[in-house]
Amino acid sequence: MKYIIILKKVFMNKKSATIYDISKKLNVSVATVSRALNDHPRISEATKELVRKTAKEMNYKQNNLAKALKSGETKNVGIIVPYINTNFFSSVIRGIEEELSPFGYHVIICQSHEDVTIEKKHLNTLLNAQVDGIFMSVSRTTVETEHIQNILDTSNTPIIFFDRKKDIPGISTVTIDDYRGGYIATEHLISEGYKNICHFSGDLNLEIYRNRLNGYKQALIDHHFSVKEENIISTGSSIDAGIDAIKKLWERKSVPDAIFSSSDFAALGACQELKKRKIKIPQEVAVIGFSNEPFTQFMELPMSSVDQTPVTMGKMAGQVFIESVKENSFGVSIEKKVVLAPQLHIRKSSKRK
Amino acid sequence: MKYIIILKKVFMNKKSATIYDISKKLNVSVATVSRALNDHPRISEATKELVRKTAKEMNYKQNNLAKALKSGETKNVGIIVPYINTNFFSSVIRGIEEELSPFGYHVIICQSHEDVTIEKKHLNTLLNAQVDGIFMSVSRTTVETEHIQNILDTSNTPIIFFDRKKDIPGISTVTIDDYRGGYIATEHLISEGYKNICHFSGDLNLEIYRNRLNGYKQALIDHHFSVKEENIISTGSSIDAGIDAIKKLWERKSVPDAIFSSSDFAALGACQELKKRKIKIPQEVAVIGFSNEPFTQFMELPMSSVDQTPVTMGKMAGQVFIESVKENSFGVSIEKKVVLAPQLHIRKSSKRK
DNA sequence: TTGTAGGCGTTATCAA
DNA sequence: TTGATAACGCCTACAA
Repeated sequence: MKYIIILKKVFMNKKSATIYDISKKLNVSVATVSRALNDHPRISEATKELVRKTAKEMNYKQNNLAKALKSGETKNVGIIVPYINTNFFSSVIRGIEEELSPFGYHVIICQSHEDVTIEKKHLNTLLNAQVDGIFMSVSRTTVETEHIQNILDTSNTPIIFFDRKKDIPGISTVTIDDYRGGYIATEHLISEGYKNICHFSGDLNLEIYRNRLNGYKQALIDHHFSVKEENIISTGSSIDAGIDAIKKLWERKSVPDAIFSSSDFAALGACQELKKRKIKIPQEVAVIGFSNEPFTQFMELPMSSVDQTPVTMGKMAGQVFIESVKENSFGVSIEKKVVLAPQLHIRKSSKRK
Repeated sequence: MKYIIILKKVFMNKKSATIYDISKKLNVSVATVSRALNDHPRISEATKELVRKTAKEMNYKQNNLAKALKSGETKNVGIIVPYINTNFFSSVIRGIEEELSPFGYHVIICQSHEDVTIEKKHLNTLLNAQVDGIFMSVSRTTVETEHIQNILDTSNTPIIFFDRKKDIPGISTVTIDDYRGGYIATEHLISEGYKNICHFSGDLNLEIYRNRLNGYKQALIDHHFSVKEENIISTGSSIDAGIDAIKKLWERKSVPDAIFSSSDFAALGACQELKKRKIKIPQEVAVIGFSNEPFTQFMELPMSSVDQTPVTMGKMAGQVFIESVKENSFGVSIEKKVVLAPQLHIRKSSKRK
């Protein structure tokens, strides 16, 4: 790392003009200036013009802090995610930002690092910062939820869960239908003629993985296949987990002809190990993952996957917030559960026909 | 998409307690309450204890808006990037957040969508929101820079460029040494014994790509290779650009035995096309990319690449900001240029030995 | 159409 | 050790 100091200079303190400064210069009251700048109907066009011109000349910038203090609205919302630099979370944030920006909102980002203590701290500082709403995906270590319940009881700040939710009455959620994701992925494999479909389940302590598994099971049942417990492999969500799973599976007498993995990474590992064993995808074995990570489409053999539509999730969460602001102004609170449809992306790894 | 309304209820307006409420309840002045909560030395321990206890009971939350209005510090900084959901930018943001969070700062994210008009608007609203500093990577369409120069002239809000900078006196920058990136990538290929190294240059209108090209050239010269203009291919940064480049190259009599691409995506395209032509990587042709996109390590044949250390970039930018806040308090402004060293990640695609 | 004045919640100065 | 009050910059009844 190089580090070069180029220039050091003393500067004058430039403090920006206020409506007070403008009013003095123009010999009108601050109220007039305020109203002129806000395009109040009962101000003469001439005055407005003059005020606006002078404001520009004096480089006036409205202090939103003062406005917020008065109005009680900061036009800021907070977002708490485990980490921001994953495709999923950064895409959700993008969706929220794009939905809310037209309404004049700014988004404040906090990372919980999967630590409930940090999550609590952020929740508090966001509240202190008077944000108008909080979006969050709970951390992995968030078990008890009184700290969230507590906010609900003591403030009007709406909270919206996305993806990783907790069941708390009064909190709206935006999630995807993981059950359906598992169902359509499995059904797709069936329709391609695969007969012995195996599932990499991920951590079954988590609701989302249980739902995907259930979708898988139901699809099998609906198409008159039997659900074999030995075909449900509890794996992690890593490449190595996928590799290991294949190794174990291929020790058996009868091997599967298709794999539906709850994780793209495990699916990738499976592809790698199958390739190593010269087992042809998709002719001999089909593979389909979950999440539609960017890398899936860049693989040499592009991999099918179930997309969680994160940008849409963010946009929906934004909409739910906007609605709740309106409802709040009527003194009403409506709890909503938005469930998004997962999108199946069919690529070469699962197309035999 | 399913959309289910679960519960609708009327709620009471819960307004949070202020130091006023506490002072009334305790029959002391607001000043005392304020001082007690701020652990002022000349307040009796008894009073402090009492105030703190009552504050907790009344669920008092400090209103940072009022505090900011008084102090002139919001403890918020703004970040403007083209899009948040790319590996590079989201990682830089992560770095900034993690560096600044311990100092009590929150980060506000804005997306310019590569549009200078939107960029200007965000710059303005951030200033209105009284942020204590602004981090930005300029949009592709940002040519003129008076709007930025203007902020410098009329406010004390420090601006820090990262990665995509503009040369504006008074603005600190944090970038990576693209020249060196090009140099070490090329040198690595030379050290692996490749003799005819070709470069995919990217858009040479952009400074970063020119620098990478120059590094490539100098490495060749320093190792007594000749720089052949026909080996410098001006490509885009897409997969297709890489595919096209290979097609064109392989129409020639003498083909290269190594490719240093300024873009991971073009490098990926090259890999795909080479594979199609049954040309072996890295035995016949080596490939190395730039950016170290996550997918490079997940490829069937993991691809070498030059890492831009985005998280470190964010952390450095955060440090520069913290320093500038200190300096500002002394009435001084120091312009800094931080240049980070790129990291070479050597993988199978370029290891012949 | 414009002006006066109070208040949003805090902190800081000056007194007591 | 504590209290009264002004100030931060803006908006908005209420008056004029």
